Amino acid sequence: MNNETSNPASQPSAIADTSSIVDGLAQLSYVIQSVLGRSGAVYDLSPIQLRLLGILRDREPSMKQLAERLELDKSSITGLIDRAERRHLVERIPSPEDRRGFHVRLTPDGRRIAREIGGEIERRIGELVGVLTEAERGQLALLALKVAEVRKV
Amino acid sequence: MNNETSNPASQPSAIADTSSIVDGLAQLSYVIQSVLGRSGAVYDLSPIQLRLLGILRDREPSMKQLAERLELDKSSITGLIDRAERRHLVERIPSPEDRRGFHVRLTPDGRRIAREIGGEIERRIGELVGVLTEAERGQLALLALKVAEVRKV
DNA sequence: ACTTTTTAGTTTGTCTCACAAACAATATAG
DNA sequence: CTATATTGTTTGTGAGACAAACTAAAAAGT
Repeated sequence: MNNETSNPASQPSAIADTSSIVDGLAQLSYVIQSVLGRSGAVYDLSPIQLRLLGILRDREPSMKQLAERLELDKSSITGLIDRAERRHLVERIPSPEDRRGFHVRLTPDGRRIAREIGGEIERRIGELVGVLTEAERGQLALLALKVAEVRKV
Repeated sequence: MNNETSNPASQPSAIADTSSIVDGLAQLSYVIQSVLGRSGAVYDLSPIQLRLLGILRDREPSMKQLAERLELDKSSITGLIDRAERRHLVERIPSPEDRRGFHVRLTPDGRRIAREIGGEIERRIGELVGVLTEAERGQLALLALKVAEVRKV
């Protein structure tokens, strides 16, 4: 959620005040998404297209694997890849071990754009975390990855 | 972006390795958005509708102010509020000081749902940050808010 | 006062994105 | 070798976003 008063009774909860971290993380995620969105917009990429490129940088997943990773319906992946393919960002590769399936791969164009956007994002995020000290940045990176890793299990 | 190799030249950059924090924050933000998304889905709310409710918890902004805060075109706000109003989550209040304008307010229904979802989110985020120690959670909350605050200036 | 210009919001038209259900083709189990 | 499951597409529907044209009201100029 978005504000301070998430704890209705506002009793200083015995264990810990969870509402503070909830707000902090929610706010932070909106800010990050906004930065990513603006970075993608420079190359006329929607948030989901941007995320797709990010995933494909070091993988050639099947349509199904993409659906799982993106938590989207398989039919949504069809459309997503159709549009990306139309823009020559990715291509479908017939799967050698399953004649029903495809793997999705960045085209050279897609890889170039992914690299360029990567730089764009790095600059903008760098600017954003400029308010932190070097030590704080390290800490934040560590904690962020630690939390994000949970999902991968 | 999404992986390790964001620094093209990969020289151990003199100042600091920004790619680690970029990846960490990006990954974290996707995870948080996913949690928020699933929480909203319980009440059949899209991410943007959820965010709208969060904002309206302690504000009654004009359409224009909503557009600014959500970084959306004003015409997008018209549709967003139309749909939310159709579901009796919010209502348009004629602005007393400007006969062209409206303020947007949660209905009692909307407020109740916002409260319930708040609890839902709190549980899920709590679960997510369960991997951290109490001290780490405090630190993360602090750093997250510190970074998020930048945008408000 | 009364035009001109801005501003707040809506309408219309067009795309992207997401889902669900029905389908085709292939793979796997019985 | 038939029955069932899986991979991906198609079709149809709705939310969500934008841009351009529009309406009504407010603010600025003169």
